[in-house]
Amino acid sequence: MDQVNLKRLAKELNLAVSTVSRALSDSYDISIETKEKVNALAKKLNYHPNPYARSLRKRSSHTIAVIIPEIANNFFSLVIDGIEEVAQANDYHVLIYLTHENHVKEAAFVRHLMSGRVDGVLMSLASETDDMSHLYELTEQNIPVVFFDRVCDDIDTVKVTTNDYESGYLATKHLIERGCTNISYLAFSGNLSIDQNRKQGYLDALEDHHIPVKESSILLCSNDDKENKKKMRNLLSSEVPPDGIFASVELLAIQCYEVCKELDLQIPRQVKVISFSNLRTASLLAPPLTTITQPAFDIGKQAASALFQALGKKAIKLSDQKIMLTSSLIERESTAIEG
Amino acid sequence: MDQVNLKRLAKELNLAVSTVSRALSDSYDISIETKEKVNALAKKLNYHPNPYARSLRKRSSHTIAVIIPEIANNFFSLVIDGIEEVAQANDYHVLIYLTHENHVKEAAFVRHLMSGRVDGVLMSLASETDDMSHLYELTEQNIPVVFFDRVCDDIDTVKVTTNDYESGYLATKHLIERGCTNISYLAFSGNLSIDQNRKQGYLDALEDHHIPVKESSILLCSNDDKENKKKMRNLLSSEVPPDGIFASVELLAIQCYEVCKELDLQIPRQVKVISFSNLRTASLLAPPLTTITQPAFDIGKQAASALFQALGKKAIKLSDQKIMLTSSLIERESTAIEG
DNA sequence: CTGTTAGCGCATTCAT
DNA sequence: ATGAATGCGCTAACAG
Repeated sequence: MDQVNLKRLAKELNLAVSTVSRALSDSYDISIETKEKVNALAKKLNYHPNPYARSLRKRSSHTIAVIIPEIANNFFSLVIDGIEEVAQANDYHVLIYLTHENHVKEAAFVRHLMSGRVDGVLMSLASETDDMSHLYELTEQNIPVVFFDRVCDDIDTVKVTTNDYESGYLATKHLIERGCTNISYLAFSGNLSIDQNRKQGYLDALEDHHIPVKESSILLCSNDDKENKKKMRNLLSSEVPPDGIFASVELLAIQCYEVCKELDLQIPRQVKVISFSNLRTASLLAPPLTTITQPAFDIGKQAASALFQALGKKAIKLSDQKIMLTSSLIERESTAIEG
Repeated sequence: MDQVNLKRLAKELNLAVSTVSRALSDSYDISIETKEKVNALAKKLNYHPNPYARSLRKRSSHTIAVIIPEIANNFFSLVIDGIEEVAQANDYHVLIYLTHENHVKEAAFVRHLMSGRVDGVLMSLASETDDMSHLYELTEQNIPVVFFDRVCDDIDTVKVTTNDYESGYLATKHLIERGCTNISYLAFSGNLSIDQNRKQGYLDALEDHHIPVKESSILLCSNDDKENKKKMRNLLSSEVPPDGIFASVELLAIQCYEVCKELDLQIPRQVKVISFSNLRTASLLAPPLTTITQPAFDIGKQAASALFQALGKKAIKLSDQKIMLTSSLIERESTAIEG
């Protein structure tokens, strides 16, 4: 049995291929009768236009690529969820490429995509990546790119990220509004820009609410569980223990939670704890914790929307702008049931 | 500036298009010199063959589609991780489609894919889906399909799933080997086939180890947190409390964990608890819990491997077979740091 | 309203 | 060892 294509339809109806083509695309200058005949036969024979022939002819693939470091990760899978939703609404197809934080792979993917396989690219850089030449090459080919989360500042395009400063501010404000007056910040790393921004938000929130910052309020933690817990134990059993704790990453919140249990400190009655988290862990197993979560889904949607806006205008250059989205507070997440 | 294609290369080198084409594909009957010249210019001009032209000509897209219910879910994102790894190794591209459990969307995606956009399909059915006609149509077009997790039994092809029976058996055996002699099973639903299979594994493990099963050992739980905890409280404070608990879903393990805390029962010293889980939750926040996890990554790899095997043989029909993979026990997961 | 013609970029058959 | 010609399936410009 032969493939069913335009030629086949045309032959069976004694029409020209172009007529059939126009009938199927509902062109103005085709009689209603032939349109109906054509559509009927197309349906009957289960005709599907060959997307590659069309792409070749129209020089557009109706496909975008998403390049991310990994996918087994709540943040990135939510981002893809958002991207896919927008893509579906725009009738676009989504190709996925995982770099596993490997710069060589990332560069290979990007260079391959210069072939015209996709109309646009959404990406989050591999942590290894410092050489950006592959990205320049891509934009030179006039393929629009939108960055999210881990962005490349040197390229003029749309970048969508979380507003870490604001998130830190909001988390701290949340504690203040719940009556905390002595709030500690559990920092995970001294110099990561994320941590820096969150901490600055924390500091500014305190200042704006006229709460003095004590040297001892900022606890610099590390990968060493025991060491961290020791510091937390000291902090929480000091003469003036904090009544609020803001953990910059989830793991620290969990360690803190355990120390509180140890010391028989009631969360949130005696100590209120808020933590950044992209996992569902903290809010699920330890409902007394409040979590603040990156707006992953919205980041995906925004990034995709920006890209499609450019694609709609036939690859008008994307303007250089930073879109920063706000994290959301979750006091207690509904408990999803899985596996 | 013009697109760089074969014609362009041919013109610049005073060669025929076909010669350039063959040189680039390293054909036998092209002199080494011209090959070198061609490759050099191709690199210099940053030539990338147009994948759509090639697909059109070769009638193969080097692309597969993955259709899944959702992605914001640890199980499915791990599956994709596995699929993508195998696809990368085979130099294939991966298109993602999310049905959000909607049968209409699923059917639309599948019907679209009959166009020849992909060489093969990997899918997990939407829970809504009971009408399988779109799947029959797909196989009629000789597009190979492999099912995973939520499979369609009526279609003769490869199906990759978790061996729930074996998983239940293993989890129970684990408790028995740790010295438990009075093991309770926390069932989540009376009739889900997953739950049924897991329970049967539990029952058979007990029988094989000559441990009698008591009526009261199986606790049928529901969506009602408080009700569940009440039942657990009864169970754990009865005259002969269980020394081992096997939770069929994570949520029940967490509820049980909390009840144990309440009753001051030490896990795992007094009660050992094992639970199914696809989240990292249980093992992260409650290290005393042992978790048993679906082999999501391997399911993805196996499904993709089976598909590529067929594609390698130019779409030889996939044999009808069920591949069942074993869950893995995790006593304590390394604590990943995120966000 | 419909048919004819001409490519999109590539791989391949058939010449030389 | 290379070139010329053909067509994959489709759309679009140009006739009529």
